[in-house]
Amino acid sequence: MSRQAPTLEDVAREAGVSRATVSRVVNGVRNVDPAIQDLVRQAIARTGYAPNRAARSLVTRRTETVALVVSGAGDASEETQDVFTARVFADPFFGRVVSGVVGYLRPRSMHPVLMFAETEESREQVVRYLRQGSADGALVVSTHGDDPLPARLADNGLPAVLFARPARPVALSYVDLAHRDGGRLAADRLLARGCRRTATVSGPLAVPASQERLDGFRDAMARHGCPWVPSAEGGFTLESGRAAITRLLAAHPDLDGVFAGNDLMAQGVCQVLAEQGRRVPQDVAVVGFDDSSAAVGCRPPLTTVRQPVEDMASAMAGLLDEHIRGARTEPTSLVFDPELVVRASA
Amino acid sequence: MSRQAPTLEDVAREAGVSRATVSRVVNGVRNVDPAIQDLVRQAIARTGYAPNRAARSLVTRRTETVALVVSGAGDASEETQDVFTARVFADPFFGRVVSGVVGYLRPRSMHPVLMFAETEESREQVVRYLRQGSADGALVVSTHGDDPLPARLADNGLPAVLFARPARPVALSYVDLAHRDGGRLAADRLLARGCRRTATVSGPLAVPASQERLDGFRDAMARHGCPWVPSAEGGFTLESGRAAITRLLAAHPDLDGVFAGNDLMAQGVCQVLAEQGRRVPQDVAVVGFDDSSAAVGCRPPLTTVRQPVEDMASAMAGLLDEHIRGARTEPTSLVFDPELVVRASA
DNA sequence: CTGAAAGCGCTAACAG
DNA sequence: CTGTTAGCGCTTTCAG
Repeated sequence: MSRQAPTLEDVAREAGVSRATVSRVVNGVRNVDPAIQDLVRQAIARTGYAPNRAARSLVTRRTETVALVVSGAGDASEETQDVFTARVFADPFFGRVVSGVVGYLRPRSMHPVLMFAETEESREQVVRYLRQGSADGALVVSTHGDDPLPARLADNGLPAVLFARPARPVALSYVDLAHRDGGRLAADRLLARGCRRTATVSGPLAVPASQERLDGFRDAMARHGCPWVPSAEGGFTLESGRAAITRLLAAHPDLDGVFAGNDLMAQGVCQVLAEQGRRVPQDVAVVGFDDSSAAVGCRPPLTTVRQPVEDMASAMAGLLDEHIRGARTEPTSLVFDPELVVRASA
Repeated sequence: MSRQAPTLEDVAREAGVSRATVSRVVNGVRNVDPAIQDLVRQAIARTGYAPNRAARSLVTRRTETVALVVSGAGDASEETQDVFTARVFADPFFGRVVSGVVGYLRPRSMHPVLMFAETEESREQVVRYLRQGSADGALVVSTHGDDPLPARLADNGLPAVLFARPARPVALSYVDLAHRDGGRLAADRLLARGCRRTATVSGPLAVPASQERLDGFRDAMARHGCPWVPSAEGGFTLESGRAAITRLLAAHPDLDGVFAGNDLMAQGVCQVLAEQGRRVPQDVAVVGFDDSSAAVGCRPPLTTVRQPVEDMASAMAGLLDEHIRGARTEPTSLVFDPELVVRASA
């Protein structure tokens, strides 16, 4: 199909200058005579030159690539990779992370390599990938609280930034949300509506964020005279939301308000409520969390606690970039504020 | 933080052999004395050696990386990249593609770089990326029929495989579904239920797949005495499904069956139907397309035409791999068969 | 079966 | 401001 790709050498010959000069104009280094710059640019256009990334990386020690890894805590046996991947993308949350990350990376001509790490084997693969210099650093989104990957990355001195604070401290930067405040926002809304017999469908309690949302909710309720809030643990999936509310309803038939740990579970809650003939929000008010596309797709549309995921993801990429460039050396945390978005469900 | 990373040289010295020998054992080339192999392996372990990817790529001219590009036909102005990205991931369909692709790639230690190409600028970026040798080839999933990217890739002689046949012929391999058969499957189901006043909510007609699904459906209906099937065009989103069925219902209040171009739109259809007091499937039966997670999340769960997306995506990656390795030179098409999955909606 | 040597294409001192 | 010169770390003939 194609002749050998042209190299710097070819362009240099074509323009009648040295390789170094061509390299300078390609990399936008000043100190090059405008006339010669033009000459070189023409030669580049004529030859259709494209700089070889591997050669450049070899000397710059940069790939302009970062690993975007979705990481679980699972053993190989727990579930197959297919199931894991499917679950990850079933939650609109992850799409927003990608969107934010790409929003930061792309204008800088950087690119994300998608990796999944839910088994020991795949965690090794991620570490190896980075140690080989295939990517300059890692952005990691954990689905479990006790994900061993962050520590592994830190131990290897690999640049990495986490989405959400890890369950046990690690010397890595992270972005996170003030989850407790989010729980409070949900409680305030339900209280304002007059709900007093509320319950929550929490996310996995092993995930710090789930626990904090729950704590924030309970604190606020307690402060208003509701000392005890029954709760059922879910797994952030629609199905688990359905199961949790079903249990809750059986034990507490007089519920008048539900706070779900994410929108997907809130959607499941709304479904079951409707199936059992309860009107939302008249009979039972429902508040979700995230403000993902599920919140809008749900009937009724969900009142929910918005997590500025795109901004957080973008900031995460920015932090990593700074670590890579050496512009930042100490681990840092960036905590964002949640916001109540009122729709129809509460 | 870290001492300079060890190189082949270091390992060689440590093991008392030459670089070439170390390279051989690292790459699993035989013709190396087992005893020496052991020696080298120990040296590798001791030094913590990890081969430098850039250096290797420079000589092998392979990166073991492929671009996974989601491509639209938009102009820069049409919509922002954020919106595009969000829309892409809002459809569970894309998650399945990723799952299938990763399923093929990972066991082979290959990795996908995620790219979005909905503007001219970003299309250029994709081509440049590949021409620089940053990735060995591209897997492209187009959201529009008249996506200019495939032709651009073919013109540059870059290895690429498409998900779905492009609107206008291009000399690239692709995987696809027998969409017409899928439409027929949906019609057969509706007919078997006794529906005679059916309508369809199609995908964008600029996408060949949408048109074919519609054609297949209409053909089958016509063959059973229903010559005319009203149709409203949607955009594969839940919202567009809602809008389309609303129009349809206004014009044809006596509908008894709906075929939607994908599950997300079918979900919108079910919502509106419920809101208007029509029971699914008793009053109106609904058949979706894809068998994505939306089909299960929908109330009632959707009867739908299953597209084996993971298998297709995996096959797509396989084709690309063959093209890259030179094991396949001619463009090839792989067409998969759809399958009816019966749930509650029809 | 192993070692020596020649690059892969590029950047970055260092001279001029 | 431009050219010369070393490599970056690895694979791969080609000898031995």
